[in-house]
Amino acid sequence: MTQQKTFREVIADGEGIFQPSVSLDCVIFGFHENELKVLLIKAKSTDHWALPGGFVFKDEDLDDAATRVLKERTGINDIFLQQFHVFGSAKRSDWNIHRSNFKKDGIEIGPDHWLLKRFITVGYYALVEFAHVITTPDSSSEECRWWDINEIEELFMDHKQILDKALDTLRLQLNHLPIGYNLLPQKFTMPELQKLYETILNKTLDRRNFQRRMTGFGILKRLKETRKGGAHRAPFLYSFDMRKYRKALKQGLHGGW
Amino acid sequence: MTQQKTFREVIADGEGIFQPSVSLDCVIFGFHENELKVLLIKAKSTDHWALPGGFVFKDEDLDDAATRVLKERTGINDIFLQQFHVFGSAKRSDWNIHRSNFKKDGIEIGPDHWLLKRFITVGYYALVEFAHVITTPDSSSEECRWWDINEIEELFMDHKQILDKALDTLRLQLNHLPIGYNLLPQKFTMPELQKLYETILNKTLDRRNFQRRMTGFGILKRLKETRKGGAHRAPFLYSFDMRKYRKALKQGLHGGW
DNA sequence: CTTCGAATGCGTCGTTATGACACAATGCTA
DNA sequence: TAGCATTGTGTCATAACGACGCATTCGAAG
Repeated sequence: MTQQKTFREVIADGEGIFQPSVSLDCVIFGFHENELKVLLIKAKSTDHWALPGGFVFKDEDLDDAATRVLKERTGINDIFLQQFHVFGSAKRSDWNIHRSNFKKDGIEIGPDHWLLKRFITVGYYALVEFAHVITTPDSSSEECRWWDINEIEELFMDHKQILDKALDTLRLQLNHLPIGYNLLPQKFTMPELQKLYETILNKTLDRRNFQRRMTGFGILKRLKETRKGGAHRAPFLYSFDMRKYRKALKQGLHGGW
Repeated sequence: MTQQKTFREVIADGEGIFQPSVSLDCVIFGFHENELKVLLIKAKSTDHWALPGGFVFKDEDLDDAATRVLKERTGINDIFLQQFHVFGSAKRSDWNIHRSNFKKDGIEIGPDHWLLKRFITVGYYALVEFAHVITTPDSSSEECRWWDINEIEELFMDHKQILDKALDTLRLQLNHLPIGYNLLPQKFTMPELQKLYETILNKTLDRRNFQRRMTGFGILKRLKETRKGGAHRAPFLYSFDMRKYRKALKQGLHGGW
């Protein structure tokens, strides 16, 4: 799927190699400069940006397909990736947009083409470390870049709804999972972690209570280093204690904000 | 789908009327005699019981299909019904069992039959009031009855995994949703409500703390009646305050056990 | 009719979690 | 070296929570 030719082959052959009716879309979250970002793609000739998605090979597990799509777009594997909802409205697709897009792209597809059939899509959301990602459009005809969560207004088909649902899920999970690990670099400061939570929850939190709570979970290791360079008191660096972190992942964190 | 003839037609015609690749299975919970129950079905000639499931009509929303299946089996609509997970393993089906089942049933299906293709199934779970349910097998060749959660050991294909996942989800949701409404009759006692929670969570709770918490949510109305007849002090009857109940559904309940 | 057992209604107490806030320490800059 | 912004740490009142005591009320046994 890395070259135009392969892309065309896939378009022609999809019915033979993919599981029919089923697609998946990934909401890939990153965190950069105190902003929550989402990775979006765009076909050259299309007006709207879209979530990176794909189809499932006939002998491929659904989760593996999601992992594959993620790897294709970010170069990363082995990260937090989780299905969160299935979107199965009968009218969620917009065939006309599809066709005209391909036409602009120089590909003609007939009215019975498999891409124009109805698809039920499984939404996955991923948490990735922004700096580790190499954004990779899946063919020369596409762009691929990070968007600030708040910039996004309209997306391809029902992708905005999918994104919103992913955000809701993320916020719910925040109270049960120690989410920082996949979104932050290995070493980070407490204020950085707090900014992450504040950004996701879209509200400000008390600095001291946040610290008390976070350290109370017992999943953080405070390093002896500090982050110098800021014009103020140097904050300690932290990293996750992976043993306790995994334990917490299973049991879930208590309480809520 | 109520007569054998229609059933055979569906088997023959499925590819034309159903969305390919996609199925759904319902985990229908009920509560009776202080036990958590699940509604299961069985083809006459099959060894294993299964979750009631179905397929999605080509122009039917996924959620509507789930509602339809539920209605077919329980006679109830307008109840708590929620998707909780998609099961998309490539090898989750067992073609041989399928074929031999139909053979025993007097229906021959070829090796390329649509029913033998790979399906990705969406798991739904429902909470229904036990007494309101009229168990309805979907064709004369099937049984349909309630099972105690703890009796169930092995099910058709991966249905046991689906059931377990539904139970996990139910337990998680218990802390966020006032779940009693759909599982209990309109009027119920506090001990009954407590038994429901204890059964789902599979642990005993303190009587007095439970009452304090439940009433603290402010979603219960205590009636002036009591339930006489038990050989002890008559407990008050309660019912849900629907206005506050719906409000709580949106906001979620705080804390956890 | 009285007594008894068992379950329910209601309240207390100590511990812990939570939200709000004060003050000292630190690192850069002027 | 003084000043300022930010971080580290602690306090205090309040609310939530778990464990438990005691009186009340129902049916049943005598």
